[in-house]
Amino acid sequence: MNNKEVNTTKVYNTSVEATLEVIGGKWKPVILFYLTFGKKRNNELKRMLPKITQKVLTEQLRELEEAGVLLRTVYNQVPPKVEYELTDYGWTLKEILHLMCRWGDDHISKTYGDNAKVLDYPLKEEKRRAE
Amino acid sequence: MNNKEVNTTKVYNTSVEATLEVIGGKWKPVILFYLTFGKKRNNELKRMLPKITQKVLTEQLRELEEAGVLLRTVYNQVPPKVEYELTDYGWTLKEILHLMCRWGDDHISKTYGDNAKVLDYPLKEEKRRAE
DNA sequence: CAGAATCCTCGACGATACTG
DNA sequence: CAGTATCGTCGAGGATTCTG
Repeated sequence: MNNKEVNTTKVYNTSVEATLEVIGGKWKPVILFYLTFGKKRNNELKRMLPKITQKVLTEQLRELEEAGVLLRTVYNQVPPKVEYELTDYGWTLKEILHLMCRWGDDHISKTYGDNAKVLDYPLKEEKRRAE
Repeated sequence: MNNKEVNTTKVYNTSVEATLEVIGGKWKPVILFYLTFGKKRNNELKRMLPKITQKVLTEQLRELEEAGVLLRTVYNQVPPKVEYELTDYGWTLKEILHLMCRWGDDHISKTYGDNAKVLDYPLKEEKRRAE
């Protein structure tokens, strides 16, 4: 952290806002949720998030790394291999993320019945074990 | 068969996305969090969220009402009085919201130490009781 | 495979003024 | 007090192309 920031006191209305600074946005909760099932490579995440672009995915991952919740490991080989996983700190978000998953499940049943589908690629087995 | 009548099945990558459809955005989690401490009037919420505009506040409240998590009660009197409170369904979000609050608290301590301030207007007493 | 570099869109969010 | 009604912005997110 640089000196400019050190002297500026951050002000939040509520600490919920601080959480949103880390996991807010369209993709971050989903990315983090997937990572609670283990390390993922860049392409795996892209397959799990068919509509995200490479640029945005990279941005989100970098910001999560910056926030200290995600670890990026580069294997020096050809073709390149990069793995993303939660840091210990990132794992402290697991409860929130899985509650969001559960609530979403219930919400889909309640709201859409069978007119909605959850791909959960490729987590079906892992989710079953997690519950 | 008419295409419009064909089931346009909603598709989610993960049910986390369904949750974000309801509580996603800059203000909604905060608004809902405040409401877990009881009914609030429009002006109360505005005081708690000094930077939100009336227009945006109204929009967010309407969307939350639409989603079924919030109840809006209009008292037919002059001056007008409108109260917002969680529905039973909205209360099922409490656990998520309070976890987000807790995580944010910890995150602020860890990241900013004493260089950050949480106003928590006017929840200090209520929060203490909630913990 | 995992990105970097550019350029661009669009809708969430905001500022301001007015009202029953 | 609790809103509407307009109009404006700006940046998160997206499309596309190129690269080690």
